[in-house]
Amino acid sequence: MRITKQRAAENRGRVVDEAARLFREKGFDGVGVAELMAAAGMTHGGFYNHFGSKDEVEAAACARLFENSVAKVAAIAAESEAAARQAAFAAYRQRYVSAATRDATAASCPMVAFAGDVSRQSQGVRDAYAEGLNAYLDAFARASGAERAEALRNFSALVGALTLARSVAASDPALSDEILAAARVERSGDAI
Amino acid sequence: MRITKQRAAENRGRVVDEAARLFREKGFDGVGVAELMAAAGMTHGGFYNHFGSKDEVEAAACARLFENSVAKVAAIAAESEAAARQAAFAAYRQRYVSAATRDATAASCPMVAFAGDVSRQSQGVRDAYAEGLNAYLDAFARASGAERAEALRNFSALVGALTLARSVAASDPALSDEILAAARVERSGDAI
DNA sequence: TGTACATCAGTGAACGCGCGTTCACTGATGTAC
DNA sequence: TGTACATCAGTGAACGCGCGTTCACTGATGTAC
Repeated sequence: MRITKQRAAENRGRVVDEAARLFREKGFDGVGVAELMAAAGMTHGGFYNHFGSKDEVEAAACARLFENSVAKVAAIAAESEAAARQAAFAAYRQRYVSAATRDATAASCPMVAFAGDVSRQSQGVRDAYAEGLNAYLDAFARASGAERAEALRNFSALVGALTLARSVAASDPALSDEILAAARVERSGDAI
Repeated sequence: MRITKQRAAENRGRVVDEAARLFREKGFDGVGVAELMAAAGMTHGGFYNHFGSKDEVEAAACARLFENSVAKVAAIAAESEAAARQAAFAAYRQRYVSAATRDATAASCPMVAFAGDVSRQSQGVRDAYAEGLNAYLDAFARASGAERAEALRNFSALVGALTLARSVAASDPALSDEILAAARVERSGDAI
């Protein structure tokens, strides 16, 4: 049962969307092709009409997520009034290391969700990640208004805190909260 | 062919050692029971004489690695002379975010190596990780000489920098180096 | 515009493979006498 | 101390399962006339 080209394109888009959601939640190896296709409302056989391999959808999902994250931070950087930009960046930073962000693994940013796994994935995924991170860090530095090295330090601190907080969230919620609370404090060296 | 109890205990220890090395390098799901036993010089069938499941050896490897990491930092904290302790801690910190540490994945610390995967593993692994991280952070705070919140911020920054640097090491070595270099700078707020 | 046919997105069974785990077996060790 | 037997660490074949991938098939769409 052939379908319209437009419908087929929509189906492909839905697979990438679901992949982006599921990979963040369960990791690349934690989601199979069949589960991916079922989440998009199809059966697994048609997967290879859209992608050459599972690696390809991983890279596509990674790229799409970075686009979203970059757009969000770029919007802050594009704010013309310095005071408004600083406030928006501070709010972004606070939200990044909040309990809500920690617990929403299916909606989290690719920088943290994939950082640990990406070096063991195919080159296509690694390249998509590196390109995305590069674009994100550029936008983050502009949004923060700080020197690049300071921005890298600042972002690394956020990533480390969120990663550690997630790693112990189930077994030691108090420690997890403590790590996030410490990361929310803005240090004297911060320029935001 | 039964062997002596001492030899059997040695064999078990060797499996945990190899597990600790291989899991750090390839991740929990990247190393099979057969590969583990082969690395320890045995065949896979005997694995269940020592462990009830693969989860058990994961937890054991995680616990052992944390013991090592905690001991290393505790030794710095135990230094009686303040100047010597500060110098030792600064050196530890610099080494932590060095290119050599980034590239030595098989010898890296459990805090970073397992942080991304641990929340998807069994409860035994998660508990071993949380307990280990708790002990490590206590020792790290004492070694740093800073307030606990400041120590958590400091350590989160190191973890984030090393995690990000590893994630792009293959595809974008320049960005990877830049992230580490930024993390090596000691900020005005640091108390070490 | 209508007709005839080729295309191809989606289906579902099947494939090969590697994994964690089980099991019958071996034979040196540990133990009871 | 010596002998007989039970124990059990290690072996390697086998199991069941889920995975990524392939393939013959379906039938509505797209296209050529």
